[in-house]
Amino acid sequence: MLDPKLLRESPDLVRAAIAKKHLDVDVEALLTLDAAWRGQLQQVESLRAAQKAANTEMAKLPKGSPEFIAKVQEMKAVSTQVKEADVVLGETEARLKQAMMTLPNLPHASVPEGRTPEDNVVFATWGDVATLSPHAKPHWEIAGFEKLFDFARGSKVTGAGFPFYIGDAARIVRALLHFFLDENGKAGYVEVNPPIFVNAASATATGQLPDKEGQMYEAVADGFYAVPTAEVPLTNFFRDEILDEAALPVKRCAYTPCFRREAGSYGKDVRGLNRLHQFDKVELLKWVHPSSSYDELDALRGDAENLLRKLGLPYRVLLMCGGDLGFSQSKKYDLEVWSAGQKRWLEVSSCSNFETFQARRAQIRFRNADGKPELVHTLNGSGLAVPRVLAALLENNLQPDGRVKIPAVLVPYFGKEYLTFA
RNA sequence: GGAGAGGUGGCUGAGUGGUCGAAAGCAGCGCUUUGCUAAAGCGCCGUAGGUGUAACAGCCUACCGGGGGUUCGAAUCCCCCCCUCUCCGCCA
Repeated sequence: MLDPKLLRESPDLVRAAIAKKHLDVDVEALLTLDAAWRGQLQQVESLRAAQKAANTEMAKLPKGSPEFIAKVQEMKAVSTQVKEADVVLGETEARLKQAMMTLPNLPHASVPEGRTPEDNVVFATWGDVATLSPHAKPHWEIAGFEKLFDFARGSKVTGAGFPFYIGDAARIVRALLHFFLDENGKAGYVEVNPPIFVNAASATATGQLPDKEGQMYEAVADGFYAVPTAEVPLTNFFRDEILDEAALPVKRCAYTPCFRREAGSYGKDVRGLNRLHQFDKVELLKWVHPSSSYDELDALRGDAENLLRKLGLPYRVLLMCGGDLGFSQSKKYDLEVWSAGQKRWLEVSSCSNFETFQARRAQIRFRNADGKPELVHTLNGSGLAVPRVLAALLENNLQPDGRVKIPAVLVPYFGKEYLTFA
């Protein structure tokens, strides 16, 4: 959510942001609605002031006196008026709030212009794609794949997109998670093991609600949502709190399974490990001082990149253009790993600065030098998502004999040098 | 899941249907006293929205777990929900 004052005082900034993100929002209607709301608010408040004044007066009068009774009669009318005006105000306020929610976050000046994914800027690349295994094939075509990654039984037991990982597959998942958490810990992120169900208030603060409820699995009886990412419980940890300025930046990471309904996905995107309804991911999160949030974003991206480098997986960094930026982000980098078998880039991390957009919804603040509460900037990024990293690992490191060579850094976690499908 | 007791400012903790945004204490900040520290005295000290200002100030309104209701008027009375604690039940 944007600062209402920003809309009021600099509507042109908001218009420019909407244009850069190639969205369509009626700013004029919003300004009109805002003006109406303020008018109604003042009306209600002046009626309330009258009530309060009368109240003070009546407290001094003898209870049953004629003056008292007269005053009660008089204030009955005001009471009715307040209630009526308050209903109108409440309706306007609800409409205004809903309309405000349609305003996207302002993109940062460094975000490139552009409309589609083709307009994203390749910011950096690492590793040599050409020298990878000539034996590479899509991971789902590797002999024995279906024994270790049992999609059929996953479908029987739960449904499509909920595979079983068996033997070496389960071990490599665990090794990757363990490796990610250890490395992130070394980089200064405190490990957290959060709830994997959240309530509606939390899902609203991070932007899953309203409108995106269809993307989450819901435990209806309890009003809980299965987390689509650890970002949700992690960010909400400090919801409605005021942090110490000296404590910033706060850096945390968490592993959770992530649950996504992914309605509407199809084709090659969903083959094998490319897109699942349940997958494992380690998320990085930072709460930072507004003055340093872009430096912190670069550092966060660097932390995620470092994981891919240590695994020896070639990747590129995309700087997302205005049109491909998320609604709530000011700036975003995607990390895409090269998948030698599919011959395509797979997104394994998305590192974003939300500035105050999430913090305003979640009311996460710090006390500044003047002693006044001020919104923090929140950043997050994957560090990393397991299935696609694993897909690239299986494909890029496939040996002529059908085994997969495990990167040296993972061997201590995995326990042996090759993953076998036999 | 059942029974009971609670939820008030950063913390502890008073609070009668009206003069309560809320006593008191602690913590914090400022000043005074003091050789320093400690101590004492005095003052300040919640958040949000609106209005206002060059910016402060000021003014108005809301907020006593959340949401409804009763009333001229609700922290206080009624209803629903959430959370915490104790006991019982169940259980990794």
